[in-house]
Amino acid sequence: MARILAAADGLFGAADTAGPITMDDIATAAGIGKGTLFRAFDSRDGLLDALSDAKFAPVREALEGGRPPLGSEAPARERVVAFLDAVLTFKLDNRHLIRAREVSSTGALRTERYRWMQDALRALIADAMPGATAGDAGYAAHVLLAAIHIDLVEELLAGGRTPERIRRSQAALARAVLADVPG
Amino acid sequence: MARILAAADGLFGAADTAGPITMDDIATAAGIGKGTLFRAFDSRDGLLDALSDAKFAPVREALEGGRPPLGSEAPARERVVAFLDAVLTFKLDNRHLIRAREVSSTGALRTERYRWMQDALRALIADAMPGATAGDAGYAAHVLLAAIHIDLVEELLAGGRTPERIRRSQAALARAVLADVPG
DNA sequence: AGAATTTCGGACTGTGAGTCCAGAAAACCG
DNA sequence: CGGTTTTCTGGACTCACAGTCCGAAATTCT
Repeated sequence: MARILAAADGLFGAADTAGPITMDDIATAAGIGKGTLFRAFDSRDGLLDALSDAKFAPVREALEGGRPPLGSEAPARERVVAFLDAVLTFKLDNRHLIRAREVSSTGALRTERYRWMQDALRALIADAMPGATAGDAGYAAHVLLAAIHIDLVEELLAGGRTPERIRRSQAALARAVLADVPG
Repeated sequence: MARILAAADGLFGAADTAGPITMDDIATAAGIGKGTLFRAFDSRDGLLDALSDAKFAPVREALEGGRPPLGSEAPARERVVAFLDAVLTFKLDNRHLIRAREVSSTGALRTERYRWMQDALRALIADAMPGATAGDAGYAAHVLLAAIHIDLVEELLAGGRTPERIRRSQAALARAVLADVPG
């Protein structure tokens, strides 16, 4: 099963010129049949989720493990910025995979991972801004995540912006939104 | 051809419980064959674009026609807010259609309409914030549009927020971002 | 070894976008 | 008007891809 994920990872990693990656492609690359593939992961979404969850794990752990700048010792406001930067970097590093998943059937915002990110971010924001209501913090979390939606990231890249510049803009945006929320 | 659009509009308008709307559905509803449908609009995307452009026309005209609050006589900052509110309202009123289009193949940000909106908004923001660089204004435009992405709007609705509340939150966000851009 | 059970993989099905072409309708000509 | 050419129509067909099924192969049990 790790072999399947590795094969899929290889395909998505090298996905530049290639068209969309099908389940048959992955089965072939992993040297197994389609039936086996679908038994291991119930659906295409299931496979993509498993793969990207594996690659996302470091971010989760950094937040939960508690080492600064993501960990709980850093100032709350900077934790928000650091978290968003970590997620954005993850997306920049895995965009073919992320895009494949977000294009897919069930809306990306109903994903387990989106819920987790939104909730984590909401909590961080609430922490940073004691004056904000729960609804405000939740909304701010949604909006800041929307600002790093894969479609937008790819559009910015296509427009010639460097990843570093995107990260800087995004950090500035986060600080601006945070500055306002408590009002 | 107007008849086809009307039929499609009816389907999307009543699309609540129904599953996805296929091209065959639309052909049947319009009382024509599939070939004719594809000759009139080259592709599914073409049809959806034509339909939603028709419904979006009032917004375009309000901006270009120049009546306040969208028109050029209002203060620039409020024009930004009014424009975003108009687009958001349009999306709220046509979400099944918009969703069908954004789920579709080619990324929604490469759409003619997205380009138009982003450009119009960039210009309005540049107008409102003489201190901002072109890049900053463009980025702010992207971000404010991302905040009214259909997926997010539907998620907020599903979370129990009323359309009015979403519009208020969004207006507040726009003002917050505008307050910051010139820095 | 031989029976029972689990797992494998590729042939098969279902669905929906997009194509094709035989015939209907229309336009043109004498 | 009758015939001929051109244009238009619509439904049968193709194609790609996710997901299912079942006979064969492997594994475990006795």
